[in-house]
Amino acid sequence: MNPNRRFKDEIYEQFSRIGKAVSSPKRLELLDILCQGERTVEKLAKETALTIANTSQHLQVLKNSRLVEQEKQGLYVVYRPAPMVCDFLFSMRNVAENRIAEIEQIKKRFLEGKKGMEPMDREALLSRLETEDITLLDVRPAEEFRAGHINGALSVPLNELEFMLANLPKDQEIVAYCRGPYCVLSVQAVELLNQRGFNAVRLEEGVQDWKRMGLSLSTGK
Amino acid sequence: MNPNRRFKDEIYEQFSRIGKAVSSPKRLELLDILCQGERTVEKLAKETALTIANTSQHLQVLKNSRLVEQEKQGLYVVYRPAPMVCDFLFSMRNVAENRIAEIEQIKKRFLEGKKGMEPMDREALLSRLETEDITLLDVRPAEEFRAGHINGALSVPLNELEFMLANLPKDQEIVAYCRGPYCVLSVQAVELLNQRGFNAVRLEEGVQDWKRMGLSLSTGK
DNA sequence: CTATTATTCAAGAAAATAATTGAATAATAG
DNA sequence: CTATTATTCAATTATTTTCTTGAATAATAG
Repeated sequence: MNPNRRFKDEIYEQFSRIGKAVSSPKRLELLDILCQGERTVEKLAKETALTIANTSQHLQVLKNSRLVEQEKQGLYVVYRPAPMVCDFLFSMRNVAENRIAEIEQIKKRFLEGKKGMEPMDREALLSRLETEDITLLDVRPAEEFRAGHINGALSVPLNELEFMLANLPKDQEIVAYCRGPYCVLSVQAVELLNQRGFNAVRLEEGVQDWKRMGLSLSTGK
Repeated sequence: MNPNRRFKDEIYEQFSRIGKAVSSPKRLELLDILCQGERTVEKLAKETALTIANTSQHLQVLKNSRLVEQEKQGLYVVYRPAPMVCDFLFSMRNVAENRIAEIEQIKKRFLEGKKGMEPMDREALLSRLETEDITLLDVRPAEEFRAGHINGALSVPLNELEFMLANLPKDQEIVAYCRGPYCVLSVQAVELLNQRGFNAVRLEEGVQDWKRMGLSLSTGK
């Protein structure tokens, strides 16, 4: 074969390794979760509803295309996104959201009939947060809250929410957020709160989106 | 199935349409070419060394994942990258180049033993261009030159280069560029020039890279 | 050393994808 | 209307990918 052709074939073959890695819905979900913070195989399997073996295999694929890194920690193997990967994923999500109309439809259909799901105005939210006019809940697992959360947010993991209701105000609007538009924790939280007579709305943006918009996060307790 | 799980599955299924589109080396090459400017199926087939039917099928895949747009012009169908797609591709190439060591190896092996292939210092190039110390050749097809080229470059398409040699200086360094690091036009040009006793080097960056670095381009003749 | 737990490996079945081929369409020129 | 040309379609084959299952490995606790 022509060496020029051969060169191009070899080069694009390599580029396609990245494409193949992100051509599976499951692997995209795994990467998305990893961009929220490192995880063990077990946790990833649980969050994605895959079998452990299948999760492990997908992670091998991601590792072979250099999109994730792994580290053995005792009995566990912890996976992490490789540098640049979350930015790349963001760019991909951007294209998808702008070009693929079905995404908006699916979102709309899922949120249909649920109260408090309208997109919020960020400016309004920020100013109301400052005047303490609203209560902002971070409903992700406590560990993720510790790793970084929106300034002024309260950590109330979804599975503890039920037991924290007594401490929440009935006369003030409650805003719940989680990992982003495709995370359902805040959706469930808002549903529960509204059922119990609170006035709750969802902030669609997640911590990473918040960060990406140049807004500051806090860490720790 | 749990509606939350169903929602995620549906969403990531949609995201993966983008990934599937860029999981084939041939489609990546097609997209790369399209980011240089719109093309007919025929031209794309020729540039990628694919059959027309195969090219057409790949283009259908890209169209279905909304990464390209098409327009019928008489007997021809012209394809164009959709908005944002070239930026996404750039981000993907970035990840690949940084994470996949094989790419650098393949490049090195291909350029091995060829004269004038060392990366150039951009600053030095710019200042030498201003003092007219070097001759800058754009060896892409004339049409692409017209659509946009580096300020001060001369249009000498590779297949015309042989007949233009008499007009080129023997006492001055000649710098040739084309579409970028994976385009071989400038490589061939530099080889030919050096064989014929000129002092030629290759500028690895292509027009799009140049543009992306914030440097200005000219259009027209 | 043995049992337990997290992860990976290996093999097989089902599904999806890529390239090839020849035929079908659509636009235009004569 | 007929011939030509660019493109797409449809069917087939070969290849890859995904998921499942059960077994193998590796680290640790007792």
